Amino acid sequence: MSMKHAVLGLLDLSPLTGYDLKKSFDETVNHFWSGDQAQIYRTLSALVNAGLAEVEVVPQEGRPARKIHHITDAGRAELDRWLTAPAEPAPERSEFLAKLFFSPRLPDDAVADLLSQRRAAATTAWETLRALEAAEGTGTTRAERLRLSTLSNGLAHARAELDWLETMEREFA
Amino acid sequence: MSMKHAVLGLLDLSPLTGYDLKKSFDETVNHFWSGDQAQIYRTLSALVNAGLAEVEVVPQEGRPARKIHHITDAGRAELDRWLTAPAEPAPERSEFLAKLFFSPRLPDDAVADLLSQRRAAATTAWETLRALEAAEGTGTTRAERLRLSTLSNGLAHARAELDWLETMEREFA
DNA sequence: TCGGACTATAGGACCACGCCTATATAGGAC
DNA sequence: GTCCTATATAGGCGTGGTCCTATAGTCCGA
Repeated sequence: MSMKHAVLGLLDLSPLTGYDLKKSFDETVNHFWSGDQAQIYRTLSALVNAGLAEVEVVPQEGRPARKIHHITDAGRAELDRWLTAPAEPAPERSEFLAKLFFSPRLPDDAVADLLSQRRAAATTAWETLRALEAAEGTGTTRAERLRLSTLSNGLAHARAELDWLETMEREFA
Repeated sequence: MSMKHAVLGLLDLSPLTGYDLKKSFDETVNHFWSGDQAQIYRTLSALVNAGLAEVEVVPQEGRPARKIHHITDAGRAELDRWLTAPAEPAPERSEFLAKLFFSPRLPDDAVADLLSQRRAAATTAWETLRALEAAEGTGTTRAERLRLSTLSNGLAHARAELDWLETMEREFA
């Protein structure tokens, strides 16, 4: 699991509460990582437990205190260890390809449906990434350009999927 | 979860034991689905429990009896239901993109390492799929061609990844 | 002859993760 | 006036999935 590391990475950019983190996940890194709110809070307390983060409690009126989490030196060390560690092999899993593999037992028009559904999903994904890219601009610093490249990666794959779908629809539709 | 459905799909192609299924997962559908041995056996007994599969016990000498699992009519119905159901949204998760996003805190050569590691992995993936495709041939029936298209999908994405990496290495290496 | 791979099953423990719920207040929409 | 959203936390429950272990015989190569 690298949920822990995703949180550490975000805490390294700036100190955050669990609530802030959930927003960061949804708004900033949603195109390649996501996290349930409950799991984010659990990960945070695990990080504090392990000495990788520290809590600063800021009381508020009328609502629970903000628990601002700061990354520690140990946390930064662990983050760097992860960043430079060789990628652990992640098994591929695609529900769509599984359906496609077993689709021969379906009538032809059902296969066509499967493909057109996939096309709709891929198109939406492409447009979402496009909009994000347009909102972010080109990026001036090296850091910004590296972060933006996660978007261009997603776009490249969405493009590849759409192209592949076109040849598929020509052959099977 | 569609582990259940992946197993049903394979059982629909031919009756199998848990052991056979594990081999099918590793050899046939590994490029888009994988399964732990323990989980396969648990899934099988769940399917039998739910009436979606039936067991035929074939005793053997010197080793445990083969428990050959046959898909039932109810199983085929469930398989069809899944195949035609709209795709449930699967959140994207990429450890590599996460690392890339947080890589700005690393020295430049470490970022280059990250990219070249990824290049190696993508190249291997591409070659593996290529070899599989070469071993399978072009496919004569519609069913064969549909199954083979899961390979061409993988190849398209591997190609896209390699192309993207090339522009990345030109910009950041 | 000894160790390892193959055939075949299955239980136990643990973990990551997702859904649902609870609590408490403020402010805006309808 | 009521309902929804935002702010902020956290526990509980269930499940899908991985790893490790146990059993037990055969067959093959070093």
